[in-house]
Amino acid sequence: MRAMPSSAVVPSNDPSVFSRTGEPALFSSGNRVLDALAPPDFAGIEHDLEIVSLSAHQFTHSIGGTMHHVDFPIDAVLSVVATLLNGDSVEVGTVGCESFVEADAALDSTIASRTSFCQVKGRVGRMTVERFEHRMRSSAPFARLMRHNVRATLFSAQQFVACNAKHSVLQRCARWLSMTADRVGSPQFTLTHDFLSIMLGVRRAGVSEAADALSRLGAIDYGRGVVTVLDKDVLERAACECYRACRQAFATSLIA
Amino acid sequence: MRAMPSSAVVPSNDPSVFSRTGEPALFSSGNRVLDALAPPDFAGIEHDLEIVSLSAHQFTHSIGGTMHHVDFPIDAVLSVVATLLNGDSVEVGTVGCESFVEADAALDSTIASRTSFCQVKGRVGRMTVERFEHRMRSSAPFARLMRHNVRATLFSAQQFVACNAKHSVLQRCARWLSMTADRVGSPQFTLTHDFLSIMLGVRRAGVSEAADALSRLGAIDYGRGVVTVLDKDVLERAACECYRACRQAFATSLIA
DNA sequence: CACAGTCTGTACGCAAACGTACCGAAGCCT
DNA sequence: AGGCTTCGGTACGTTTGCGTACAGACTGTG
Repeated sequence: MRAMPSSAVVPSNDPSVFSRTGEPALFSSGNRVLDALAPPDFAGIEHDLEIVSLSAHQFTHSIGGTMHHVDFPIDAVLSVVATLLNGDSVEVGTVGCESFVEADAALDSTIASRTSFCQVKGRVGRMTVERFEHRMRSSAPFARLMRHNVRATLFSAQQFVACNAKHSVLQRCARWLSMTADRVGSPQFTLTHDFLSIMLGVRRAGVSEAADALSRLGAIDYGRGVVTVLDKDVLERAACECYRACRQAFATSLIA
Repeated sequence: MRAMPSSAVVPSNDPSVFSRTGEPALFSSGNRVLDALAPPDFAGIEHDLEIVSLSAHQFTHSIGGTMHHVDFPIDAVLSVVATLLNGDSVEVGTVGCESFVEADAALDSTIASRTSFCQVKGRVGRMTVERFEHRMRSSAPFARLMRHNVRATLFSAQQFVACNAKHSVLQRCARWLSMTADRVGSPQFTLTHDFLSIMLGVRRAGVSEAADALSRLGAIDYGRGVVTVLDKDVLERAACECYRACRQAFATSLIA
């Protein structure tokens, strides 16, 4: 059984646990989906967003719970997980500035169908479900963009199905680190082997071995919960094709 | 490399390859999603549907191709697959009467993001994309139902991510057979070990071993491409939790 | 009826990953 | 500074599943 450490399991739907900076978004939100909106459709969106700083392992949505807000990551990375009956949690989606959480909100639902939490600390633009739904109804371009994004989310989940069936632990580690480096917009971020192993559904020792191999290749440096990407090209080459496939899917979702 | 046999790889977007019975749907379509529509929303849908009989391994949608139609399975089972660079095809979604293909159509897209084909021969109700889109625009209950169904599709894909990471070949075989038995509405259907192995992303021999184990349990009988479910309870108990989780997700998508 | 093709049962050695454990190093708290 | 906790490196035997192969059984076709 590979459950998340108890620190992460503290349910924190209580909004008061989130520290808030309160600063409004200005010219751009920092989230690529929202920033892909044409100016007329983007108008006023800064008033609908609250910038929230999440620390690692804070929950944002809880399976079966009512969604109160939709989070558009800026430099935070969120994990969407499926929890199995034996307590194992496996990541089924990773969400950064290229997407939002939860997709359900764009599918006419206000119940979260999965649990999500902050994997790499950072900021999100938070919108209430009411405001989100209002925009979905009142702005066809907004709704279209969100649904195209859900399409990429579905595509990614499907890609991970194949990935977990066919690709090695090393490849999947490299994929995860490549994706995350893109999302945080920095070559360095916080993540323990233990957490990555839970997300990938593998042994902690397996991640340590993969991390060691990637270090030897010069792709990364790993020290006590902090990853530094030294050579992104090498890292991407060590990753399976799923990295590029998902990146591509989200990229086209923004323009189509 | 575990590619699909060449017989399945024959692209058959040419509509003439499908045999058509031409009979209109009457009181119920046979597809549970459409049949979940309230009478006023269902009205006239039989004129939008053409009943098409698909034989095994006929393609219905091709990745990157324009979707001309949306298929609502009646007793056919379709597989949605991801094809990896090395040619391996892995099933990322199975679609029967509880859903439809392609989900993209309900996400403001007319490009198929995955390839789909008929896995177990049978009938589908086929609607042109134009009619589908017209109904999406003109009927809020229709659109809502379709999007709730996409939500279940996403949930299933996510479940399979975890499933492929954590569950054994035996469990996954039992899950697949349980799901398929539900969808075809008959305890007997056509499926070779070889195809199931490709769908699950495992060895053909692995499926043979699992099938043998399930036979010994009295759950199924397997002979030359024909599975017979002898004891559904035993089969479901041999399956992982993902079977019930996905069934539940689609069931609630019809009523919520 | 014979033959070719398909499907399944089974076997073998091998590689990947598992579960588990232990230790030392690094950070944190008092 | 000392002690506790967290984190990562490493090791061991074990299990699962892989890749491959081959033979027997069945089926459809000529």
